[in-house]
Amino acid sequence: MTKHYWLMKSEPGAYSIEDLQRDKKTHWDGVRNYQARNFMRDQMKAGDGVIFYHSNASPPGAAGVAEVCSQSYPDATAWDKRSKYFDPKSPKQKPRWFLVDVKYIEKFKRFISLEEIKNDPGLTGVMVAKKGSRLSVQPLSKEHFLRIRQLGHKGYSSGPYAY
DNA sequence: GCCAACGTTGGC
DNA sequence: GCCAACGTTGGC
Repeated sequence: MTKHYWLMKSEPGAYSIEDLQRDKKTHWDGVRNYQARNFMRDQMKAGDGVIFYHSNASPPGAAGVAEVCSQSYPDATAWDKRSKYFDPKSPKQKPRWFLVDVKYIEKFKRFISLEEIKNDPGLTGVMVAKKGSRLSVQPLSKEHFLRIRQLGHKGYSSGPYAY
């Protein structure tokens, strides 16, 4: 199976790259959007690369790299009445929501803001830069994944030291 | 806090 | 199956 690449959004106030660094690994629960669910349920495989994106932050942008480390399986928070992700329409016999586990790989030396993503010639067409792009789990091309990662490590995305 | 862009729900 | 109303996301 080919390795796939993804961008996954999280509000740093709720769960940040630092939280993942501390925890080493987390359940990516609470996704309640069908398109995002389908990506996780049908296409994600252990070993897939993930750009960890901070949404609703100032500024928003790419904070680091993570990796999918499980197959998809039902999201148990949908069965928990006390959870804010509780969904009565997702019975245990026929779960509606799925998730994967994600593990920490690295925090970028340099935070790559959305503005920088939008302005980088190597990242034209990337979904997160498109207006109204609300999807919290997005597919990413290998080239875009590598480019964001490169920016996060290098420090120069323009000017005489750009590459 | 505003609001545009989406996604979902439910009446018909 | 249409679509208006409503809820949510997320940049600004």
